[in-house]
Amino acid sequence: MTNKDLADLIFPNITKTIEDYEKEYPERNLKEGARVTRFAPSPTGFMHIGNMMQVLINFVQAKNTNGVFYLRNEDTDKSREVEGAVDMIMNVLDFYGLNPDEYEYKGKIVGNYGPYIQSERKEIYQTFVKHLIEIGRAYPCFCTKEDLEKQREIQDKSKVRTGYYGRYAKCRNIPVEEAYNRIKNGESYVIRFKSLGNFEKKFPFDDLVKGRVELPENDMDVPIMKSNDGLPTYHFAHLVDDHLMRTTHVVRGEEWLPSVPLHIELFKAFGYKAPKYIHTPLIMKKDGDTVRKISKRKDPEALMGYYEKMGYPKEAVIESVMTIVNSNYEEWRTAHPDAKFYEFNFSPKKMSTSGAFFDLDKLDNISKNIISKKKATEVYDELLKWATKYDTEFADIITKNKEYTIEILNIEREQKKPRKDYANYSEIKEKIWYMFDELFDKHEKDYKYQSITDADEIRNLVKTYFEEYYDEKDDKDVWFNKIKDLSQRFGYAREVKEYKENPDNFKGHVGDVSTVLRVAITTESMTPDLYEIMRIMGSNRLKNRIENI
RNA sequence: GGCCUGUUGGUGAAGCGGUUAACACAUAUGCCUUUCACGCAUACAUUCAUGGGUUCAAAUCCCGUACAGGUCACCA
Repeated sequence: MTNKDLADLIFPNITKTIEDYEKEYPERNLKEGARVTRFAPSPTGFMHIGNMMQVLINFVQAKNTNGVFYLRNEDTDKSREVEGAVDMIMNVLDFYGLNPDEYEYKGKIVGNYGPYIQSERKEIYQTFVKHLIEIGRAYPCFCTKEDLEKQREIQDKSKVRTGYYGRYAKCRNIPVEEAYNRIKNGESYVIRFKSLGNFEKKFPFDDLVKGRVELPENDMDVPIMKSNDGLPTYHFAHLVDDHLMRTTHVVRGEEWLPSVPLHIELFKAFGYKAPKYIHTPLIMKKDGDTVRKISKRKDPEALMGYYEKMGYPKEAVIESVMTIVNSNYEEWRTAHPDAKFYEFNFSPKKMSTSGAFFDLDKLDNISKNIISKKKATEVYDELLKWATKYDTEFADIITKNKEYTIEILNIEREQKKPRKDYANYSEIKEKIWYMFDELFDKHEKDYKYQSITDADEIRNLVKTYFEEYYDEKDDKDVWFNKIKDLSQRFGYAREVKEYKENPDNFKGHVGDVSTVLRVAITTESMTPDLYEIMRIMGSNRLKNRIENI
């Protein structure tokens, strides 16, 4: 009885060999230096900001080098799978324009290295497992969960390292014959990798971010194939897929760093070259005084859906994450304001080695700049798109008043230094609500008068202004001169300077008077240019606004 | 507990043996200005978690300590 007999018993239907797959998925025909990267999420929940960072790193590297960026669905743990998770991932990638070159979705396979869904690759994995059994590097293990737990307790008590290794790897030395018979008798088993490593020895390797890292060699006989469904564990799928799909650079979270020795040992067992590893720091969150890993449950901003709901433009989110990805990104961006983000030359060396906080203030700033540079029509389109999904009432209003809305959005926009007051689409409504009758009429009014608060004075100023001065056709200079005239007539200084020189001679200055008009019209004390607001509103709307002053 | 990784201002960080410890965001103040925003200017770490060592010289190299995070599953 040989290992081969055992392998045939376990996998009677596997007839292909690893060489067959080697031929089926040949070395990619790419030019020197091209990187093959992948985003390989498990469909167990929402996409979060850390995933986004990894996608960006993968995407940028592939674009930089004319390589390939593919998507692989790591669904080997069927029990943790979440309904709709894949759709969500696809939607996010699509929303941000980070579409993979190769993927599999809704039955459609794009690319020659698929299937790209792990559960559809069972035969491939099993071929590789079978090979390992044949060469004596893998074996069936009949230990039950209880056996393992008991052993762990014993190890704990005697203060030795826990785990399935060395003399604790009980099933490692079961004679082939015995294993054969136990399987025939229907005993349940997993397949374990037979490690040749020595924990006492150092295992140095290079991570592209951390540099040289020295860990102990792996000596654990980890499970590579599960008993219940014959699917591989992560470690084994990583080996098979990233080899066969010819991945050159693996980007993954720092939590994988300790398993690199195992992974490299796995690659060596087949004589394959391991990919380069880029272990990214975890994104952290400050919570009161403590720092912790960002949590999908507690931190809404951890989930990508948050940014969409808030209406941040996609470019803003990408820019923000890129500043975390590489410390020299901002500098590069200043030098190349119009370049596409993926033209940036990513360098793992320039990646922070410690966990970063995602800074929402910075996002706002970046976003304000980006929105301020857009054309009013583009802002309108994106605003409408956002509102259609998240604020249908507002969507209706701006649809009915399309030209009017665009005019509003265009206030102080087409100038060398445009206004920057919108950080996202969700806050536009609360900044321009007073422009729309539909919103103004039912809005609770809180007139925020500043220095002039006397009701009679206010009534007088407003009434006089609209009865004797206001003319829709005035240009800005005439318009402002009239406000100055009005100020003077009521005992306010025409110029602020004039007032500051002799405050006692005046009741106030022209700024106070225009504030009265501003508040009377909008209720707000802080608005964009008042002349523009009045011009766009037109006399009818203005009359409506000041009716009940 | 073992092993690993990290720690520079409120935040993201540059610096990797000799710098006034960059830059960006945030904050504050001033200027500009009919308000706000924009813009401009100024301020903001006597010090790089901490203790020791090496050196003429350390944020930068070495050792210890503290703190934080990761990992030690038939989960990825």
